[in-house]
Amino acid sequence: MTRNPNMREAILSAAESLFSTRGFNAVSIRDIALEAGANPGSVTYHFKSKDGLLLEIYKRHCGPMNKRRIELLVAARRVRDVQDRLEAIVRAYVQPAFSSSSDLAGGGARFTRLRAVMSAEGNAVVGRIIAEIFDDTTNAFIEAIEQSLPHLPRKTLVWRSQFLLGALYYTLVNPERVTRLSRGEADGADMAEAIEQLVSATVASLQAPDINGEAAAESAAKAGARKAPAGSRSRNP
Amino acid sequence: MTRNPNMREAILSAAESLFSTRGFNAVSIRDIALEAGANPGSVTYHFKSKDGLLLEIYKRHCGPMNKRRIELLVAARRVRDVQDRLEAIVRAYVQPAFSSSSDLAGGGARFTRLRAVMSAEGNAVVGRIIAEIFDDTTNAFIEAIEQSLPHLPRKTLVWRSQFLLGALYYTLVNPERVTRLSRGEADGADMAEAIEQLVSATVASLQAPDINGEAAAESAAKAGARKAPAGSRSRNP
DNA sequence: TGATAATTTGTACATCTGTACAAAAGAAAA
DNA sequence: TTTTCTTTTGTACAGATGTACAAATTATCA
Repeated sequence: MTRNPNMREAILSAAESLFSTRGFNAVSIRDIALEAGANPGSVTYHFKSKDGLLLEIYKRHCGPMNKRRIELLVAARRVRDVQDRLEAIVRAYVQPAFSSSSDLAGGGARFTRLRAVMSAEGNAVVGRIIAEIFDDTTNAFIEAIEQSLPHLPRKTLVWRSQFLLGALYYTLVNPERVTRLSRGEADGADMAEAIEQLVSATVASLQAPDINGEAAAESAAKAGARKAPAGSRSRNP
Repeated sequence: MTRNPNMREAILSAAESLFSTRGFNAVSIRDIALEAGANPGSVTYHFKSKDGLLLEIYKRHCGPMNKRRIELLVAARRVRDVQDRLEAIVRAYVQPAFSSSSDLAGGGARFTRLRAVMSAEGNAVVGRIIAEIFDDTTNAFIEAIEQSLPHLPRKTLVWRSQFLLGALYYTLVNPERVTRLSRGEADGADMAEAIEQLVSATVASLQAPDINGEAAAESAAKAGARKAPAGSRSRNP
């Protein structure tokens, strides 16, 4: 008897859940099968190997998530006000990572956490995918930000996009820390608030003056360090 | 014959290196022994178990790193200018994570990357340590920032400290991404630049207005969303 | 020197791992 | 029904894993 009408989905879901919380190597095929209520042999039947299973998870999510991101980005670029536009661009990048709008309900955050864990583990199977698929999307966002902040060198925007992705990842990996450090004032697992906090913080960081140059003339008289002169921040010129 | 005068150190160093790049479960005791030029049995002799080895790595680094952080924080709090002080505080948090000033040469970044990987894998052995040792230091920093930015609720500062740590972690975990996306313009492994970029971006994000309230009155007339009204950012009141 | 302690080595073992594969069970179509 | 295809199950296996432990080796010190 076929207990579960769609065992393939159950296995995928179980694997996604376990990989995203424990990592790839810490989870065995038997663990996945147990969680999915399947037989271990059934896993290799559907996905051939453990690597194949991981690959299938990526295939499942990458497309919809980045498609949604680009949709939102296109809309964001049409916003008139520079400030509003920048915020819309960042939101277009962040939002689909927390909750994919595709049919996979609530899978967005789980998949992003999975990406974070795989990235930390230096997973070889996944490394290729990241560079090939995600870099295109990220480049589109960097270009859009570049147009809204033309006075900043691309190099600096890349650094700041790195910080954004890191913040995004860690928020999903370790939400308890927010709850703990805020002594219950904030809920680290509240994704709506996470998005708002992340967007506002990122928009501000994107608008910071470049570390060398740009706002330097403003406070030239001031004695200070060589790089990143202290106290030179006030507003974009 | 004792080939290596301090085999214990060699094992610790090898384990640190392997764990920080591949994760905990992907590295076997035999891998570590091979890397250290030791016998597998020697590892359990010195550290009793694989968990014990990981624990010993943390004991080795946590103290010096957080001690250095607090030293720098104390100095930073004495800075007069608010802007300069905030920057000094953030730098005091970031700098020791990249290069510990202790006798362990260059071990700071490697250990921080290790922490990032363990955090992503949800390592149980380490979870306890993080909360007990690192939260104290982090709280000291949040308090210091709170004093420099008294108009912001603690809750918001906790979120932004979360983003800072995430950015820090990811920069060490995946520096190649910066190099790749910047098309060689930037070197993601250049830690001096990573620190400067991270500090300047973080100082700006800390100074952003709170997502609900604070700067709301300024643009009250503006039609907009409920939370985080778009276009409300201009300057701290 | 010789005796005692500290370390390193080699081996062994029970367990878990990914995967293969034949047999069984079920579903679909004739 | 019978036939054919798809899926699930159970078992097996070769290899890796953490760890224990006795023997061999080296260092320390009387």
